[in-house]
Amino acid sequence: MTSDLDLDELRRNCGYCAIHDFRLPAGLSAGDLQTLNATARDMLPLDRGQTLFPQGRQFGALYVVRAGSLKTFVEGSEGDVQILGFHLPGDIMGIGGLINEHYPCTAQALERTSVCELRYAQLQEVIANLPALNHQLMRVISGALVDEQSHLVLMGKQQAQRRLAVFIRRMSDRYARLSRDPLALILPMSREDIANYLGLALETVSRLFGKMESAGILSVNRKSVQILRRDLLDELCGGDIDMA
Amino acid sequence: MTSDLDLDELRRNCGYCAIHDFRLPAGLSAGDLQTLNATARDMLPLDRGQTLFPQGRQFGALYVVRAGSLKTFVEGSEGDVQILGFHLPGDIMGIGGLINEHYPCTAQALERTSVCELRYAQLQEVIANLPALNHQLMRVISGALVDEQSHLVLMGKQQAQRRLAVFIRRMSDRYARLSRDPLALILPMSREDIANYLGLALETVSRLFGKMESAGILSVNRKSVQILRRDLLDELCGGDIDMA
DNA sequence: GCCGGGGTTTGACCACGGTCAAAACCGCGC
DNA sequence: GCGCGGTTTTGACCGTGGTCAAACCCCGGC
Repeated sequence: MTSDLDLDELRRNCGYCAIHDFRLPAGLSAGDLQTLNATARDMLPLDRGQTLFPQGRQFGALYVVRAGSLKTFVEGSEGDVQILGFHLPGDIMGIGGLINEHYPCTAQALERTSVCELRYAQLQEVIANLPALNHQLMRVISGALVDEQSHLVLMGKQQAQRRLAVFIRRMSDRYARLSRDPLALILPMSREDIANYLGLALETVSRLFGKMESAGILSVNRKSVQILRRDLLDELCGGDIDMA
Repeated sequence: MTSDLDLDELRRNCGYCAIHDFRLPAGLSAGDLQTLNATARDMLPLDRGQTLFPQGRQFGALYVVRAGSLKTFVEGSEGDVQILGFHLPGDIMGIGGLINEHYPCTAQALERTSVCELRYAQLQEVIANLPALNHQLMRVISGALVDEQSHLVLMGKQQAQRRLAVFIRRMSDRYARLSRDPLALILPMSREDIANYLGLALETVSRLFGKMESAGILSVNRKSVQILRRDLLDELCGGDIDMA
């Protein structure tokens, strides 16, 4: 478990980000990392329900999740909500704010969560002198774009069951990358959140969880989801177009 | 019509891109533009149906649409297709390829189309010395991300009619930005493409076009769509969450 | 002009998943 | 331990939009 290492060190060290967050395969030197460290700022932890930044606020920084999780969503004028994504440790947030100087969505903590702030003005200066970091940042943003696209594929014409199956599989894969047990998920979001994210009704999600449980694929208990038959889960996902 | 201006000049000049493609509000100097020009390469025009780059090909360049239009789509293992977007003059393509060195989707011309190629290796060098361009590129990518997200909102829980209405309105807005008549659209893609893009059946799209025509909102004739009552169209779009 | 074929329109039917409603479950505070 | 509130589950019904099928239309080639 990475979180069992020197925690204090990790908290202040962008090396952790360099590996996990930016998915960087050793592109930066130790010196580069130190420079990057100087621009990163830890923030007070957020409690469940607190917003990191609200839709419409003036853009100022990117954020990297340290621990916990968040959701991002947009709110329409009629109070309707669409969840865009869930963000686990290592994910970068706020990129959408670059285009027109305002965050296009709200980011809200799903549990007690701590993030690291990268003020964009400072980041720009650092980047100007670190082409490697610049390229990495581009790659991360590109990755976010591709993630959105594969979600879009899911929302296109896929059946409800496949949507949920793919969702669970992706969560499992993300857990694996965080060196958590990929077969024992603790989903930090509610059924309603999952349903909204997948473009389904929450009743449908609930029913499908039940169905997959009685099929012996999962063992579901509120937020805890055990994957019992990964093979059957993969089968449900079918020829899932996964570009990530 | 922009295409009636000095064509030869436009073809070789990134100033055009700087304004339209990168949506750049005067961030680059004349000298910067000249440097950028050096990295840009025109390509032989593509005929309808030809692919600019296929899903899975080694990443090497970004592309900017000069004239014509393309669609990007992903293909699943079972032959199923999901269209991700339509690309008009000024749009940048291929960003998704950055993350893992392969294009995650296919780009195919919808009509006779010419694009401009920006080899990424060269672009990186240029960018390293032009922070302004670097920032612009980031903004463009961020914009692409936000565009994806608003499409995602549409695919979430919006009714079929609203999806089509929003689609038409967005096309109209893009036409306006290209200084084309925003009320007389010539849609380069088929009904099937529109349906797939919106997550609907092509019959549904056809029916909805008919419905909006008899409601006096549109005048539809194959690929030609006239917007007769923009106000009613906006009404159908409702409290559309548009972040672009 | 006539024929052929792809794209489009129209119609009838049906299923997936949404909606409404009620019950059950669980955690939490008292 | 008990009772309350929010979340989740389960059930019955229904509507939007998908599916299948046929007709139609427009454009191109011969």
